[in-house]
Order: sequence, then C-alpha cells, then structure tokens
Amino acid sequence: MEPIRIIRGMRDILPEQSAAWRWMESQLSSVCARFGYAEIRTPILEQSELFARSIGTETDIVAKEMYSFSDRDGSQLTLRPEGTASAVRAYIENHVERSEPVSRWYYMGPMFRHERPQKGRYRQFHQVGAELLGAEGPAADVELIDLMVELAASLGLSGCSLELNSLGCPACRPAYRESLVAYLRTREDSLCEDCQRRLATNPLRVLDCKQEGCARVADGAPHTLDGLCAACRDHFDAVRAGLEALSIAHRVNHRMVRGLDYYTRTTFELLSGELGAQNAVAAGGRYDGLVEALGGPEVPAVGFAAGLDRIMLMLSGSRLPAGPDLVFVATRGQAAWEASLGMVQGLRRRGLCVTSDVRLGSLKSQMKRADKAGARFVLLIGDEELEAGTVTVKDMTAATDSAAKQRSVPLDELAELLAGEVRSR
RNA sequence: GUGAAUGUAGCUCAACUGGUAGAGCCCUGGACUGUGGAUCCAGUUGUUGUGGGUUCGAGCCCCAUCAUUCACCCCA
Repeated sequence: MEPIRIIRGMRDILPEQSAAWRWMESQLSSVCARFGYAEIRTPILEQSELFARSIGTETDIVAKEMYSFSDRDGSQLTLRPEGTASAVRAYIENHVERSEPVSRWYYMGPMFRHERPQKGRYRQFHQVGAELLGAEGPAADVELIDLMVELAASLGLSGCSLELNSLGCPACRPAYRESLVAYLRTREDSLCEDCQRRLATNPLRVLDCKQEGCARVADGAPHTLDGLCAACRDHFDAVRAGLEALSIAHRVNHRMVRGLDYYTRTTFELLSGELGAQNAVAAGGRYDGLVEALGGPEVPAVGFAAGLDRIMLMLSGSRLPAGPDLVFVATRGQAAWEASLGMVQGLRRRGLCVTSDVRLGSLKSQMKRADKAGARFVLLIGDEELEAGTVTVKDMTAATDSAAKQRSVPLDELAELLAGEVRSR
C-alpha cells in the first residue's frame, strides 16, 4: 500500500519541536498581554472577496498565491493568506468601534499562500500579529513598533535591524506617485520587465526591486519622504522621536514599500541576516483607509505581523527553559503493577508528571527506558516493596554511590517527598 | 511560474574510472535471574524515489517523471 504523503509546503511539527513552539507562543502571548493586547480568533476560512478588497487585486498574494476553492453553494472561499483582513472584518461585523474607542488585538495562527517553498517559507506558515485600531496619532505607531521589538526581545532574538519609511496619505501620495512615474518614464529602458509593468500597476514597487538596473534607477528617484505633506511629515518625525525616546535603533529606508495595497503613512520591517533570502522577520504599517474600504466606519489603524516559522529558524540552537521533571515507575510482576496504578494516579492528580514503560518488560529494560526518557526519579515496586508497603525511590541524577541515590520510602510519605524535590506542572 | 542541486536502511551518510549494498546512530535481547548511563556480543531493517533506455552487467551513464532543498519572483 502506497503511503499518503504530506502536501507540498506543509510540514509536521513533531513532539520534539512542538515544545519549542509552545514556549515561543506562550512568550509572545504574555508580552502582548503586558501591552494590553487581547487575542482575537477568527476563522481560517473567509470569503475570497475579503482578501481581494483588502490586500489588493494587483498584488501577487491575491493574483496567484491564494488557496481558493468553491463551496458547495458556489461561493468562493479562501484560506486566509494573512491576518489583518479577518481581524478588520470581525471588527466591523461586531461594531467594536461603538463599544470602545481604541482596540488592541493580537492573533496567532496558520496562514496559507500557494508559493514555491524555500528556506523560511512554507505554504502553511504561522504568524503572530497585532492591530491597534482607533488611534491616528504617532503614539499608536510607536506603541506598536515597541511591541514588535519587545516580542523579538522576549525570545532572545538578536541581530535584527529595524527599518522605517512613510508612504504618505491620500492627500500627498497621488502627487508623489505622479512625480515618481514621471521620473521612471525617463529611465524606462533601464527597468526590468516586471518593473515596466509595475510602472502602470504599482509604481512604488519599482523602488523595492532588487534587479541591479532598477536599483540604480531607484537610487536617483524622488524620495517618498520628500513627497510627504506637512501632516505626514510631522507624523513621521513624531514616530521617530518616540523611537528615539525608547532607544529603539532604526534606519530610515526610503525605498521600503510594502507588498500589500492598504498601507498608508508609516511602514516598518524587522530584518534578520540569518534567514537566507527570506530576511523579513516581522513587518507592518499604518492602514488608515482599510476599515472603511471594507465597509466599516472611518477608523485609523496600525498593525504588524511576524513570521513564526522564520523566528523558529533563528531560535533553533538556543536553549529552552527546562520543563517539569519526569517521574518514571518501574514494576516487577502483576501484583506490583496493579499496586502502582492508584499510586501513579494520585501523583498525577497532585501535578507530578509520571510515566512508565507500559510494555512491562524486564526491570533492566524499564530502567533503560527511564534513562532515555530523561526521568528525574524512578519509583521501583516489586515483591519486596509490596511486602513492606514501601517504594524504592531512585534518583537518576545522583552519583552512583551517593547516599541519596536510592532510598526506601513508605507509600504514604511518597507524594510528600516527591512534591518537595520535583518540578511539577 | 522560472532556474539549479540532490534523492541509497527509521535517521546521518559510505560504496575507486559501471562488476550483483555497507557503517554509525536508533530499536530489541544478552554479558549483569530486581536496577539506567561506559564497554562488548548478537539480532531486525533496503523493489538504491519511480518508470523506461544503453550495457554481458547500472546505486553509478542517458531520458522521463515525482519529491526535497536552495535561489529568482514575491513575502512573514
């Protein structure tokens, strides 16, 4: 029988790895909580239209990377390629702006994009993201960037750099866009094929192109920052001042534009040198027009998302905090096994982690299992212990000939003794 | 969607210029009849990704196909 294999770009996180994932996730949620952000959980499946309207039909994500299919009634559904669209949909649908002026949300979970997999990029990948809705001032941008940086710090991520830019607002972007297009037209011949197309669809993206010819042209292009209106300029300066006050190092990159259409004003990226070609760890920006564009009220917002798979890549190698100690029970014979059952149940109910080799082989093989499992203590029960109403407690970490290595403990004192010496859960 | 590299035991990898597949780890048992880690001994595991072709003979050469990886594109 031919075994069925996992879908391309998907992967299993086996128990060996999942402990690290759980640790990372718990770190992230506790930092979010410290900033006053609460978790929003939305469905993984949405109407395709939601993403077309938010991310933009011209973007690669929508044009060719979505996992879309028809439902039984013919409606078009899509596995979410990012988290902001769903969060905003939920925000609008639940009229959240009427119950609170400012909302602080975070989300964590799988996203789907039908791309060619490579290092740090999978078709099912995981993001943590945060959205701050209802505040248009620079304080919101600063808080969010601070949160992003603190999340990275809480995981011990080092060697990341923060880049910042502003894309302007509906008041100043069109004029900038025109001046950019005018400039690019004069150098059209030096642009790559893609960029010649972008000239019409999304000229800002030309600035971000890595092709050598385009990069040279982009170097001489008018800066996004020079095209800002006074309000956008002030906003940007205030954001920078806030970052300075927090001593958050950053670099202004006037060539950084984001891949999603909904961004306005501030955009930012957290980059790493350790990830090969996929160097973006986290990225985000302000999206003042999105809520309205999705049929909601005029609510300004900022948000970001971080790639958890990429963060795990950077984390592998660093040491995780130790989990709870494991207690291993080894028995000899049917009677001893039966006697052990209630005892084990009691220990577990007190919060101890207790396991055994249920194959119940030779004592030696059970001891080997205990060792492989990394047990802190082995509880040994055989005829002698049954007779005496005791348990032999063996400390697997003590030196072979030390006094503490092995002791005989009356059954009714066992829980007390272990509770004092073992990290429980 | 494009390009390149790589597919040998559960895992990590050997096998000279084509001559009929091996090691370490892991697992199981034993040396040590109720005691792990070190050592030693024994045992199990393969349609060499798949399908064709060349050849007396293919893990090795050729073609196709599938998969993985890395890069491009794009993105977290």
